[in-house]
Amino acid sequence: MSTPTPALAARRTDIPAARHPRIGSAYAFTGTLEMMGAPMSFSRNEEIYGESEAAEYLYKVVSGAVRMYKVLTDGRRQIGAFYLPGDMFGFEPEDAHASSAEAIGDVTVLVFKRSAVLSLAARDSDVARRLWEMTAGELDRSRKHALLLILSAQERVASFLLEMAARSRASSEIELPMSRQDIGDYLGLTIETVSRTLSQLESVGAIAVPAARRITFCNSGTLSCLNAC
Amino acid sequence: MSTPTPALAARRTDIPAARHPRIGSAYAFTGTLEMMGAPMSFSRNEEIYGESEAAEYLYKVVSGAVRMYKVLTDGRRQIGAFYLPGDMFGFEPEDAHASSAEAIGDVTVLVFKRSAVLSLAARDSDVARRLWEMTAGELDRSRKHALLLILSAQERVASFLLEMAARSRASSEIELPMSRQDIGDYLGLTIETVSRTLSQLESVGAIAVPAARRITFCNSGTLSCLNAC
DNA sequence: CGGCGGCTTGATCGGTCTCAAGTACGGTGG
DNA sequence: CCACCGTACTTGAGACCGATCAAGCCGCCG
Repeated sequence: MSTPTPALAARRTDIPAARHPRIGSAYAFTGTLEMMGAPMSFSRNEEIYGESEAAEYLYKVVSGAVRMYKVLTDGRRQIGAFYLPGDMFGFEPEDAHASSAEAIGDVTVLVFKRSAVLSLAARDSDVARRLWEMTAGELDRSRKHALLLILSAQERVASFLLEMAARSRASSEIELPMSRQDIGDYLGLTIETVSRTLSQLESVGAIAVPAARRITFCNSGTLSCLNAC
Repeated sequence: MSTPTPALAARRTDIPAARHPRIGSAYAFTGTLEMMGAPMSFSRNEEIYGESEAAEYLYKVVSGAVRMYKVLTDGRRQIGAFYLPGDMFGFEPEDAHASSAEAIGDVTVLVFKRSAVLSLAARDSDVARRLWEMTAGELDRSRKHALLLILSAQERVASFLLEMAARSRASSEIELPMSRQDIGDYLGLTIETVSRTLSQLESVGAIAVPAARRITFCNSGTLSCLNAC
């Protein structure tokens, strides 16, 4: 926990501790954190942090989307999660990141010093509880993700679309921030299979794809039927 | 959080709160918890808790092994984790379990009242921290599990064996508590593929299988080479 | 207009599943 | 101690799904 990530070192804005002299336990976690957060921007495909780097910061997405991933020794990549506006990420049990994170497009995040959050949590049980709940929420999402990976290609893509729709609170149409390659690496499929499956769902009348990254839900029940979870 | 699970209701031993009148923050988490834990036994294939049941307890395995799983609408089962002696399980972000847990063989666990642990955590930041660390550890394992699921059958089985070896601290030979079906449902493979892959690893000289549930590591480097993580 | 990156579509290959027998093992009863 | 039985495991043959290899298409930006 001594050296900041290259990306952060290059663009870290100053986070004066003096600006937050004493944080009472009366503050809710999010409120408190947002006081401490420093805005930071990353451009398309820029690394936010890298695997095995010191985990000095926690992040909250303001705008754009982030992919969290690991690369295997043979070059295969698995995306473990996408983070959208409002999501927090960077939680790690250890002091070092177990994965890497990159900006999918241009991204703005709020950055929080991990040590400050941890020491705050040691004093404020509400903060500690929120920290725990967020980690538990990540655990829940990770387990749902693992469930996806044993399904058929059609089921994986359908579940993915439903998940994205649920997270973007736009019920009838979604705008995907990520490429087919990203989707494939998240679902454990090749881009060809992702593309073919989308075409197939379109031909069945479940969705429409007016633009490559824009999906319209025609018959919302159809997709749900494909969701075996 | 009002009705206990059937299994628990049937066999719950009394957990007198009076035995733990006041728990000072000087105690370490495990020590404190073990004071509160009531031993309980389950027999082979018996349910410990069920999906969507109230999460009233946390558990620590004393002896035997536990499978945590979900069943999809079409009957497929995914095992999310195995818990071995020393492991704790039953953490849930929500008040209801998102999965089911069963005894693989005969099992003894220690049971902790979730509400007691939570209120203790609200007072004792050490306990809160341990709770968070354990959840983060589960998150880590869940992500490793998701990584497994994008590998080839051979890689999955090899990684599984290495994981089990690491957890049982017996380096050269392991005794598997679970069936081939359990292994298959954990790895996202059929029992036939698991069996075939083990035979294949044996014929290559990486392992020996003196009994179906006993695996000997002949050339420990061979398996590690297959581990692409 | 040309070029490039991202996406789609097609043809073939291979790995895993499925279906179907066989075999080994552990437990039980004689 | 042995014979029997049921469960778990292994092994084989064929089908199927998704990967791979290879073009072609679309949209965007210079």
